Amino acid sequence: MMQVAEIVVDVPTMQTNRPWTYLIPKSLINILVPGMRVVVPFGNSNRQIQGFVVTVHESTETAQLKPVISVIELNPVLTPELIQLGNELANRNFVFMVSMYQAMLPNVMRAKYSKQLRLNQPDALKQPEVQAMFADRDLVDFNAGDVDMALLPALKAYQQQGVLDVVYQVDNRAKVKLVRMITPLLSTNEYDQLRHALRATAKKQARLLTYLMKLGSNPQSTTQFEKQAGVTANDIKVAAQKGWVEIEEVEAYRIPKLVEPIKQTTPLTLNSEQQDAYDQIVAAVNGQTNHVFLLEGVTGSGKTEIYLQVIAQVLSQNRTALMLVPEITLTPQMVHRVKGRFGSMVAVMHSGLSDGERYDEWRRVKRHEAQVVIGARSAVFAPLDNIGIIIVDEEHESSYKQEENPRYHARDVAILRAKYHNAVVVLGSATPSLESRARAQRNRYTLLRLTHRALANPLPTSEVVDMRDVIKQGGDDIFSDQLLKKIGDRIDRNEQSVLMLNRRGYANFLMCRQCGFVPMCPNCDLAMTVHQDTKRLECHICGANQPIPNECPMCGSDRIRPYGTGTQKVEEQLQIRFPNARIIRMDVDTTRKKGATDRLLTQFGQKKADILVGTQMIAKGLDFPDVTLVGILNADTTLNLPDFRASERTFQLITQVSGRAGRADKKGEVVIQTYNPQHYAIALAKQQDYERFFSKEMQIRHTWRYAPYYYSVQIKISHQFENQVAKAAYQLVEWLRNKIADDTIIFGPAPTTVRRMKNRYYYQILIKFKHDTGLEKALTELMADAQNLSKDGIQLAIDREPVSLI
DNA sequence: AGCACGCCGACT
DNA sequence: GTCGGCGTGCTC
Repeated sequence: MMQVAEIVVDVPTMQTNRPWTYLIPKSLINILVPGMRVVVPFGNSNRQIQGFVVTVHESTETAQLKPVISVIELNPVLTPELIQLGNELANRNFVFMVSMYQAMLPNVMRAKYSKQLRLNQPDALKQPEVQAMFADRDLVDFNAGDVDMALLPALKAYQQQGVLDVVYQVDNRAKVKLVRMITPLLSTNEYDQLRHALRATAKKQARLLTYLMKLGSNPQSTTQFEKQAGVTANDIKVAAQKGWVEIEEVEAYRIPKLVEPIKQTTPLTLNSEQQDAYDQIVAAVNGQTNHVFLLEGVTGSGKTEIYLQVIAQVLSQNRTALMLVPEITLTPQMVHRVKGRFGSMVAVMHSGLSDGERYDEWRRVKRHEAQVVIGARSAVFAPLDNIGIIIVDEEHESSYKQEENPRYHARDVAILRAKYHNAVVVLGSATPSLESRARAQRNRYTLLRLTHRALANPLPTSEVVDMRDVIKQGGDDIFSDQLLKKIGDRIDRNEQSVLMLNRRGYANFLMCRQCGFVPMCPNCDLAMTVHQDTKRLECHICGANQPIPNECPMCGSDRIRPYGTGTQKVEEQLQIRFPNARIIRMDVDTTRKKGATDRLLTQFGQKKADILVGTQMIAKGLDFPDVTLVGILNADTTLNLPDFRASERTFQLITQVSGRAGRADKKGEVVIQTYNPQHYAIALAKQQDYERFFSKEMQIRHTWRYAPYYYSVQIKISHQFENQVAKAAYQLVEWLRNKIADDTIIFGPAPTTVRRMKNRYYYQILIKFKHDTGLEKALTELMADAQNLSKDGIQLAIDREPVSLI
């Protein structure tokens, strides 16, 4: 009998996507436990790679097992829960286990590998070129790039003779920050005596002793000590040598800085609707019953306050809380709100943190020093134990789905984790996803509705302006008279306006007015987008860019200029009409720099501007009391996208932006400009009637057999040549047809909306199904085949429940 | 992925 | 005859 470990190795391929059995050497018995990162030999050259221990057990296996080389850290990084969750998600989403584990951990835990050549017998080295390589050292980094390929045979021969060794290295980038702390060892009296005994010339030592007397027995970091005592590192070293103080290295956290200090907040009184929702959630929390609530509440109905009070309740039971918000709403204001209630119990996890900060926040959670985690998508994997509540705010947001491998949906993961912990999930939204709302309809989730705003101020009144009439009457295609008049009123009354330009699927491109030429990306079938800040044309798919030409490359005319409406143009036109208005523009160009978004919003909040013009990014989370007008300049560009969720997205967007108007005692107004005023998504968004939108949209989904009535899987397939993809895609569909259930529907293959991206042609296949084990099996098989296909240059991606079909 | 093995074409 | 090109297959 011997101790063995099942280990998932860091080789993301289908053939290696399973645990491998390793021998646990004597020295690691009782040390090695599941969830640990280890270094193991792998392959016939025994290169060293990172692995994750998934189980430890006894075995009588006679096969020759290789031993684990070492453990990377003494504490496991994955809990049994996360190991199991990783496997489940890997299976479900057609990704590799190891990719899933890595996605659960801070970036720094992704191993970096290096390879070196070690010289054992310098005397045996005869070839001059190889001698030169080793010149005066016996360890050389071996990167294919900087070692002369011609030397390869010689190096190999030396290796076989034992003159050289190939050394593989797994670099652990998870580094703990250390701070040198200085601890006084003597009493104030003793320091005083020492100081009197000093020679008159020992000025620095005297200063050091005086400061030590002041410090008492408190330890202090050496950097702070040096600064405050006015001494150097060497003075401290001398003091330590004399036994006056002790210096030791202590772990420190890199804590993300906040711009403003946290103000402590206290719970607000809940209104009866809030109280009712709170009571139901807390009853489930107290009963430790795994249950999902859908909290449907209009903007301003006080969902966040309910979240905070439920979290407080969970914490009082010594359990922990996880709160997910979309990256875009994870603003300093939001962090302040949560930290203001729970202080240092909170860990924040979002993309703005440095690798070191993120690692440290992760460790604080892991060590139970933080009991509340607030974060964006990937925070759903926070290493919390004993979770009592998981909140998914703005649950309809598509950014909860990770659209690259490893694909996962944070909302689904939240529900899985809650099941494990017997915890409660609260999905919150003013405009729930059809999927979630439908589950509430069938009582899988409990629907909780908040129909009033918490501060009893009325919802804004909305007006839909038919832009077709405006154009017919010779009006402007950006601003209707109705909107302009209302903006003017606001300026007169010293109130603020927010104008949103819906730019999704609608970019600003260049067109020659003479010949109609539009500059296209050389690598993608897509018009290039104009960026005025950099004065360049840029492709939004591959990033290719070039200067804006002064004349048309086709016909030489100088009448080549931007087409369509950009935020810049809106700003210009607005300034012409209201010369004295102060305007802030927020779009990708003005918010590119780090912190720019916060700065602009703060300015607007301090009423340093009358009008805020922006794209989708202004739709969420803004809360300014003096905004009494919201204008949506082109409500319907999202409506025309070839995606079954186009109506849902449009409805959500309009509803959200409308919610920005009139939050305090002032009543708000919303102007929705559109070419489709009769469209139900627009008409119902005007009325803020989510429930009617839901039933109407459900009928349409039913008719067309889309989610939530059907599950879906999208297969995207690409190749450098169009005829090759097409052929492979048709073959794939033929192959699939024999394996699927009768009521499963295959759409396509069809070229994607943008046929060519990054010089590759794309086809997509959409599969709609109810319940189909044959399909599931076929897709897993397909994942294995993908590797063979890639030899022919074909790339393939399987996406369960795609959030975008474009 | 990354490495070794092995089977064919261009050379001393 | 051999060297080395890359296709094929395996990794506890």
